[in-house]
Amino acid sequence: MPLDRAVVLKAALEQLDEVGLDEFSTRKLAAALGVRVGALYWHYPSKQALLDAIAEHIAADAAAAPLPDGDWAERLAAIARAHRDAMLARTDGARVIACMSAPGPMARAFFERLVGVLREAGLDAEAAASAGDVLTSYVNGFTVEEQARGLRRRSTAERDRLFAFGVSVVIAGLRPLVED
Amino acid sequence: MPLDRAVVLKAALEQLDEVGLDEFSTRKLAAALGVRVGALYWHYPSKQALLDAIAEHIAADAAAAPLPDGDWAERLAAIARAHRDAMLARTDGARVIACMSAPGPMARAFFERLVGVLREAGLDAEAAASAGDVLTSYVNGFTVEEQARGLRRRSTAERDRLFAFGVSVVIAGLRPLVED
DNA sequence: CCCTGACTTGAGCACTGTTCAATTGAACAG
DNA sequence: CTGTTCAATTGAACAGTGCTCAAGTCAGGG
Repeated sequence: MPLDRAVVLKAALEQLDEVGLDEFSTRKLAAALGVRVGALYWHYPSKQALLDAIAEHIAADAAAAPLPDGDWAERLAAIARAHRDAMLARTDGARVIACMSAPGPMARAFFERLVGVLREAGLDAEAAASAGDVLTSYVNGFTVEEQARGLRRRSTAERDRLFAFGVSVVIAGLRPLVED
Repeated sequence: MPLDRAVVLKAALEQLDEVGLDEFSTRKLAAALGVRVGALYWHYPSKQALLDAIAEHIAADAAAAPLPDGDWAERLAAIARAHRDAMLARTDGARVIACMSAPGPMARAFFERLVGVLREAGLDAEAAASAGDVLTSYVNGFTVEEQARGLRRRSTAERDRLFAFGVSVVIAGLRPLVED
């Protein structure tokens, strides 16, 4: 039974969860698959391509979370939560997202959904893109920090509260644009 | 003339600027200093310690920028700009900050100054710390993205405008907390 | 039966961070 | 001038890393 991109990706996700980004290596991944390194390079051209595929997988998780009913602010908050949760679900997930070489289709779909909510709220295309960028930048910055260093300093509940606070601040800052 | 921590750090900053974080290696750094690798490990216990020292240097730059006169919002915006500028001033500076193992004295001093502005604006200690975290998370998230991928997508002027917009959104979101 | 082409191996290249016994060289004590 | 001390450096090695590619394997179609 030969390898294919999907089983390599699945094993890569498992290896990332187990050892973290710093210890993630193509050789360990090959060993976990019972195969030599060279075989991986038939399916993915580089380690970075593999990490990009992982980033896409995380983006897909973030984009797959259901959009709740409610006004634009509630929807935005739900998207921000899904974004953070998807990154926190994998070891060093936020850093993988931050270090990906280019956003793939899933990452763009995620962002499009976010922009869609803002456009429905009444923003024009440019304003919605800018506003979406503010929220995603905040979520990425918060979660990279949280995952890299925040594991010990505070409890999960405290981090959740701090994140919810930050999201509410960004949304409050966007409110005047929506209610023009 | 033997090495010391300061000259190693200076050479490390130059090497980072030249080759970027991915190509930054202790051996190249040693070669640039006309020395063997082992000598570096007398002054710094690890490559990560060296990168942490670089992060501290960047934090010091950010903390050294003058605080303008003006209300709390203007001061916060100035701090955010100084934060971004200090990271943009070195190749991959934002990623170095994002990947540092723990904030050092300069990073804490920078954050303390930010918190100080918020406290003077009337927030209590906890609210000021939370608000400061929102702003720094946004700046980090924005700048990591900008430096990793945004160099070609938009002009510098457009990125500056987008950043200024994001800062104004975060500050607008904090305004209700200040004017309680 | 042989050929084609997707897939895998094995070996190897040019690196990486890190360690450490042995060596240098300058400052200081007698 | 010795002798000692000790911070600083070297040289060599260890145990990895990402990546490449000629050679081999093997299932399916002509």
